[in-house]
Amino acid sequence: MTRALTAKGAATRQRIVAGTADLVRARGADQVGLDDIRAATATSKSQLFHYFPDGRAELLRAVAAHEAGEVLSDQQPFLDGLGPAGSWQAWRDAVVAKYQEQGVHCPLSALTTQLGPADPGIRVIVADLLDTWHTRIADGVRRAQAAGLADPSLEADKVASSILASIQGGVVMMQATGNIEFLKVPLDAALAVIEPPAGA
Amino acid sequence: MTRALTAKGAATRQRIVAGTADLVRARGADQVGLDDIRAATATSKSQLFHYFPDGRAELLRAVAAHEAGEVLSDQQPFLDGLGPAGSWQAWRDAVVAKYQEQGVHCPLSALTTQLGPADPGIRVIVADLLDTWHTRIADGVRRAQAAGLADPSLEADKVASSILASIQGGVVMMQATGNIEFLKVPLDAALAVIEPPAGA
DNA sequence: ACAAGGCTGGACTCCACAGTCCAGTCCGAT
DNA sequence: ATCGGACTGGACTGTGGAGTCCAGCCTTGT
Repeated sequence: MTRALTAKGAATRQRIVAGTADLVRARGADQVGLDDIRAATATSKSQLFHYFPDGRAELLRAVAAHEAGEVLSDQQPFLDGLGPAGSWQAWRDAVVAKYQEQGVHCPLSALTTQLGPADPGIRVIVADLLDTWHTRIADGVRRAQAAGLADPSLEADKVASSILASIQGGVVMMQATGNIEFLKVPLDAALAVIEPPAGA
Repeated sequence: MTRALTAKGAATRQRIVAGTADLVRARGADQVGLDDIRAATATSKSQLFHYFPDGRAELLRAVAAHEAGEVLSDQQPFLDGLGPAGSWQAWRDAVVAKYQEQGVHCPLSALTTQLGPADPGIRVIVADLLDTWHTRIADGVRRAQAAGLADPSLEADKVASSILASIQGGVVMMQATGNIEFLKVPLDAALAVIEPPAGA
């Protein structure tokens, strides 16, 4: 399936994907046409179809995969460090700061809400992302338990689901209302199970 | 702004909104064209524009308002009864059953993910819905506290945010993965704060 | 009964936008 | 140096779908 790609070609392809991702994040997938992409990435129609023979749909799948990677790599350092005292709070702060800064331009919601429903290929990407993310969090919970910092009777997978859902839900509510408290409060509540807030 | 509407006209308008809502739920907003709506509601283009002079956008706003009403009225009996022992579990079961049955055809996600982002007018509707829903839950928490069934030191508003986010996030994750556990588990965890599971 | 005006049908216009095509240019291997 | 194939530009086509128009029907009030 992979065709011969020179370094130059790979760079162009990458530029298209990244540029399209920016547009999708900013406006939503259905507000982004091939002409917008052309303009934003300094390319021509023929280039778009050269790199993505199946057209717009294939390009959007590539964008989805790209964004899914971004979501994870953004948090990679925090996720790997999850476990020790304070690590959960640090991650929480990073997540909140990230969403506070991006506001409505969120790769995650672009994936789940704009791209996902339409294309089954993209749903798979989203499902994989959630699964990986979930696994990383659950691993962190187990590390905390092994270190004696968290109640060993907790079921790590369930705790991870709960934390992850609080993020997803918090983001949805934040997007709709513009109030970041709807992210902070549920996330804090979900995390309290494993690492009670410092002030308690 | 309201024009004269005879009983017949009101019925037609209502038929259009309800029929469009069905289509949007089934396929997603961007997969529903005016011709689909015509076919599904046995109407003509001119009727569509007669009742919704601003066209598709205005119709979709009406659909959003309609669906928001449905979400609340579906749960009305449970929300009003929130407080007493067992009432939370009953509500939880109803919510889970509802989503299990609808699967991916969910008015709520249609609102938040399909319609919401594009149109600011719809975002307001969604924000109102979330706000009302949040208030109802918080009231239930306070009733439980007043009855001595829940820890009086809990902040009702925060607990309500946490519960609501677990539903939103659970639904998002369920949609993406097809696994309803991602709704059940976080919702149970959020509710455990106020009414510990029967088996505990 | 007979206006007045809400209600309905459906053909028509208009355009945004995905996708095609071909004539070129650049690069890398022999 | 030259040949093949990757790469690029941009004009062109075709179509789906939103919105327009107007002629005719039905209801309601007087």
